Amino acid sequence: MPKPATIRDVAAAAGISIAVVSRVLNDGTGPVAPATRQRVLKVMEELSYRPRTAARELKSGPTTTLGLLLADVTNPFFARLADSIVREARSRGVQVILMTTQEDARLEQDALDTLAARRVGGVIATPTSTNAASWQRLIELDTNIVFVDRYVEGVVEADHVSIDNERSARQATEHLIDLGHTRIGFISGPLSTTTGRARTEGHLATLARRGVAVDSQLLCNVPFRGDQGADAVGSLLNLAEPPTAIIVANTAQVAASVRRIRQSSIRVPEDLSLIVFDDNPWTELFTPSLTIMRQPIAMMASHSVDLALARIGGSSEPHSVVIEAEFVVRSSTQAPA
Amino acid sequence: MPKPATIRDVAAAAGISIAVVSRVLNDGTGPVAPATRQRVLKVMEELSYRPRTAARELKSGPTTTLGLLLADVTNPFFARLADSIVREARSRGVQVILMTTQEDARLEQDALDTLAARRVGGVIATPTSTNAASWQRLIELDTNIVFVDRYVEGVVEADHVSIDNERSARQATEHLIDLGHTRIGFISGPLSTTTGRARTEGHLATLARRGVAVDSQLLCNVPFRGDQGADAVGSLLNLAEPPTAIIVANTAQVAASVRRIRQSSIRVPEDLSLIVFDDNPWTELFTPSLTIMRQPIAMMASHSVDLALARIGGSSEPHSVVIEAEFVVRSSTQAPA
DNA sequence: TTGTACGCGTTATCAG
DNA sequence: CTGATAACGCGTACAA
Repeated sequence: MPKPATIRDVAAAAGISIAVVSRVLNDGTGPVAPATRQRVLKVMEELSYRPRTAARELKSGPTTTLGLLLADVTNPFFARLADSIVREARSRGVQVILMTTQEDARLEQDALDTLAARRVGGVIATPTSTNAASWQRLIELDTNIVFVDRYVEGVVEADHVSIDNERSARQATEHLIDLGHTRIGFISGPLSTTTGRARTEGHLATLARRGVAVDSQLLCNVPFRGDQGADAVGSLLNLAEPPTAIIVANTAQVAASVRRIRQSSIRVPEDLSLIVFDDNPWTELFTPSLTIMRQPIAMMASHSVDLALARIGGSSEPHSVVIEAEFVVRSSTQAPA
Repeated sequence: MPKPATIRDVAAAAGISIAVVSRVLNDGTGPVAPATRQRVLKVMEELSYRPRTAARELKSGPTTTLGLLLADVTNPFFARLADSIVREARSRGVQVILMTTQEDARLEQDALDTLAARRVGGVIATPTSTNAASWQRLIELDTNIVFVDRYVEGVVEADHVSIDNERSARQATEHLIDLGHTRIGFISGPLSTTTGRARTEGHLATLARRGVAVDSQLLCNVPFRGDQGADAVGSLLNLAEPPTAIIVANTAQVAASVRRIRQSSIRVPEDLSLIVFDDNPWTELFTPSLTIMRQPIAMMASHSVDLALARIGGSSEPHSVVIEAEFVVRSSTQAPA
């Protein structure tokens, strides 16, 4: 139970000044006699000395630590994003503090305060849409922000990385129209989110361009959390004139939606074609294997980390990176009966 | 670009001393005139002042921050564990720093150093088995350790939370023997891990007790990372006398294993019964729905956080919490043909 | 190489 | 009681 050693303990034990110890710690800072260096290293080992990050940060201001603020690690898309980002950051010697918001604006608030208090160098986030003011404050604290997937309008100085949401929805819709579908159910996230809106717009624009009538009953905006994807599917299937195809453009609701379809007697793809925005092992294992829109996660991660680190110190213009999603046609789509 | 305000800035702007500001910050520390308090709060707001965590920690030693060191967020089991732990911790006002090891001892080393440098109050981890010394050093730094799922033998002062691995394997094996199976393929993690070993032992013990011959060809120990679960399944199916049932007791390899089975012409459960250690939405969506061994994640999370926080400050005896897993019989198991 | 001021919030000690 | 002063914790960096 000897309390942890400090730099002064090390200096004393090695019979030299703390300045030298400090130099051994961050070598390159100044000259140290090889013999001395060895001795210091040995002493540090014996005392199992670890410099405290708190003390370092206190001196050196904004850290190279990154905050990662995700809506939900349970969603495999975010989980894989987290994995990639952590890996990417670590390979550059940067630590990541991960926090989750559960899509809750209050929790996001708290997290932002924490991040601000820690003076992290940057924050990579999938934001809810209601805390613009908090984001601004973070920016004023010299933190640079990278929004991934979604973004908050009005936070102008933030970077942004995402797939081309509008285009991806367009592509999915076109695929179905090409097959001959005209009644297409569309399940997206809330219109208050940029992704929900962009995807819905892409879908509607395509319908219009291809001369397919829009039936607002076929458009479902459901929250990310919860199981409302199932309810949406239920309503679609119970319509007097049900859709012959469904696009689930809300990644978080894919599992619930698919489960609901499976519980019904509807056959995929004979009675119903299905496209989901989700890149997950199980979409391939499902019977039939699902046609999906895949987000290139590793690429998004690497760009995000790039941006978050690039602007630490030298603040430049905000960047926006748009990546193409990959449309993978498998067995869940075919021409309507 | 005015650099972030400090406590002294606030004091100056409010026309008082920093001591008072500090008291307003952590109220209860000392008396402050209500009028003064209001003024201070207002000034803090205007300057968008945030006390720096680094400075606070420097003074107060070991933090209430928890480190969470997981093997792989991409594995849904760990992802959900992370989610639960973060939620649980947050509800007690504790922050969580998440790091991942990718099952790599070197990365784990680094992470442990980082955590040591940050003087986190506790670490919850699913360890690899090779860094006993590093764990010891962390403990000497007054960090308390909670191993979840797996643990490291030889690190005596650490707490431990897990399901009863031996029993869960026994239960799965017994279910199959009861159905009439005698050739059972068993895919587990490396024998160097406590979970891999305990589950294998449970399996073997049950075979012995029920008088079923052991065929070492039916026992596969595969790593957690990678896709070797598929290879293992391949070998099992290609045996001269293939198994009539398979237990995948390696959560990380479930998806790969199932995919491999699906690619073959083998029918489940007619030709092959299947039990997987995995609690995941898709196991229910699969055709047929899979019989699973479910780990009660929320409970494990809550116990872990409890233990990690309980011993902060007052170090007591190490605890070991064993939770019963839940065996869910669905449609992927039946009597052999 | 060494001595030492510095960064910033906390808290014990003191004065009003 | 309210508010002020100063020392402290620990690593960094510059002047000596």
